[in-house]
Amino acid sequence: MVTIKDIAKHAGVSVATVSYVLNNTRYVSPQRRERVLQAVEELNYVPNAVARGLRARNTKTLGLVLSDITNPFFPDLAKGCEDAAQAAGFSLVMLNTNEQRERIINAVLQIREGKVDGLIIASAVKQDLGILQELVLEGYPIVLAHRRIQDLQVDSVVADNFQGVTSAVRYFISLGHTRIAMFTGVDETSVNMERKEGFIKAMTDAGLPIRQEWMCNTLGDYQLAYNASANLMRLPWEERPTAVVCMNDMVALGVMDAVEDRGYQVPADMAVIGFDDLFFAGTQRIQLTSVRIPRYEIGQQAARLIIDRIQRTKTMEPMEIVLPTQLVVRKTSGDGIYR
Amino acid sequence: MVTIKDIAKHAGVSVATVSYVLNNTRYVSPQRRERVLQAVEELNYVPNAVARGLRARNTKTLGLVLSDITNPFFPDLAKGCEDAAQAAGFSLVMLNTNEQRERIINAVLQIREGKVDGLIIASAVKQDLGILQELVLEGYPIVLAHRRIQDLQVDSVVADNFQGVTSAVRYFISLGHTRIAMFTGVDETSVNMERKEGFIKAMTDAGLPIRQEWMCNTLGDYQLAYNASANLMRLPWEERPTAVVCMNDMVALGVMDAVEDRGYQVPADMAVIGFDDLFFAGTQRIQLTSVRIPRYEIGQQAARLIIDRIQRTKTMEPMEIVLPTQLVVRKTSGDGIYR
DNA sequence: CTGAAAGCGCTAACAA
DNA sequence: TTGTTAGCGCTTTCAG
Repeated sequence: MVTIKDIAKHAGVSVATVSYVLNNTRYVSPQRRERVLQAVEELNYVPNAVARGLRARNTKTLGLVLSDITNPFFPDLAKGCEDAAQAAGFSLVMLNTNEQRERIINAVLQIREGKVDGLIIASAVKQDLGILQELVLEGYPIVLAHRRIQDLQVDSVVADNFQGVTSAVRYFISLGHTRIAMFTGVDETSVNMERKEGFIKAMTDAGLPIRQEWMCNTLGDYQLAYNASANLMRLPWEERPTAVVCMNDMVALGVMDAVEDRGYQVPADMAVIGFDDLFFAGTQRIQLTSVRIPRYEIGQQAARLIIDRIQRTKTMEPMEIVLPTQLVVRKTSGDGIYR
Repeated sequence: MVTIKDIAKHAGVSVATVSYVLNNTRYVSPQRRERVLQAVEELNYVPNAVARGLRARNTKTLGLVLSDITNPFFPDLAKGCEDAAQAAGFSLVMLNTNEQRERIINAVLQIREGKVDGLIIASAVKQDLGILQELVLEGYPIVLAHRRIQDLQVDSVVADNFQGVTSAVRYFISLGHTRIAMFTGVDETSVNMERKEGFIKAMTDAGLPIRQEWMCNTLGDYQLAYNASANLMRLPWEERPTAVVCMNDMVALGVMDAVEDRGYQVPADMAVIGFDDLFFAGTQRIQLTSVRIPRYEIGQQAARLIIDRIQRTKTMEPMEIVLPTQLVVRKTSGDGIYR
């Protein structure tokens, strides 16, 4: 391994000078500068980031904590983070928690060990409050992405879930629906809460009843949604909703498959709106109406925010960025009520 | 920040002793050990990984270089890497190249800077040969995952693409097809080459002709596949293939959509087999027959291999791990020829 | 304008 | 059985 010493020797200058030309951090005479640059070139020298990091007490690395990169929601968010990080000269380490407590503890350890300068947390659940609170109090840079936590004073970047679900409900209502169901997701997340509450609010505002048996908890899972939907379709028509707002596109797909497997039609017998607008929602044979979440932007802004926070010396108030959602209308929401 | 010195002082021992108990690297009397542990507890001490890394000349971090985490092929592979890395106490940094030269150069820089101990490269194309060759010669640990590069003497973990495409072609033949097309992908990759060559071999072995106009290059893209497929469907029946092997499931979806948009049926008018077996392939309304690639295992084995290589002192011959594929038969491949 | 040297936090060789 | 200390590669203060 070639070090700064080798360069100094080879160029006939001190290590200080080498460092100064490399970092452009004080004047060095053209001749010496040239000699240094040439030595760097000849010996193919690259400064060691670890040594640098030890001095500078940073690593130019961010940690992205998510539950599961395999969940199609996250890759876009991760990419947003990575692009923003890269643009600022930061690397991004990926930390899947698989929703396991042990894994989130390990993630948090990374910042204490100094392996990362900040943490972007996209998997926050209520239970993490304590562990994160501690981190925040100790002054570690943290930002919550996508999911936030009540009572945690910290930067966050989230989608406007309230607006998103409201637009879905209103759209159904504009089509003439009055019996609208909601298939909810993982209970402990802010995302689920906000969408659920938004649903209830929108329904109530429109003077429409909330039927408990139409509020199905699917944990965001295709199969559970399939089952719940199949159950719903067994009810007589008057007992069934005519439309359903789904926690995500997987759930929506589960509903659609169950409806059609029981011989009914989407949207005629059951209109469906999903959430997230994943790739497949736009394909010819799915054509799922869905509330688009700006996943990439969430990741990007979160990374920018935390980098800003890391580089800024004085502290500032935690800020909350809320990004707009958009209802993307396709076929599964239908043109109106059919009977 | 609390350092080893603080612990030493607080426990009334030397820093060496602290280090020794923390790493269990030489005998320390029970009393002193206890005092140290207690100090660690009280001051909430966590050893600094950067300082450690500087000494040890490693970072316990792996770099995963891929073209685009947003491509649904990669998240599983990434997760396999992460799980294996985590199990061995390594972190994983994600490096999206977006197929840009500048980005791969940056990725390679990471290892030279000492930010990562090894690189798992899942985005290798022919053009990278030079840059990677150099790295290998300098002795940096590298493993190729999914895609390999000809003439590069280095560990690799890939799927048996040859076997995969052969099973697809044979299956079509067993169903009575003789006019079989192939929709290929990105030219520069080993994956594409192997599947293409495998296709040609399997067809030739069966005495079936290869029609150049049925070998469509789609770059693995849904839309391009859609267009190419639409063109094919404009031909009179005798000029059309009755079945098509697709480079990946996106391409297969594009074909299916185009076929049906032109008023034809899958599999009756066109039987389809995809590659990768992504999530949506298994859903009710897609039911795509597809060649499953063990994505998670590829990532997992690649990470294990490189960790092994990093930790082993003496060098060993580069090894190549080839994992089996599996044809998952669903609806789109049909039961046989229909007219 | 340039260099010597301290020191970032840790490990481990050497000494006692 | 334990402590002292050099040194990992780099930046930056201090002195010249």
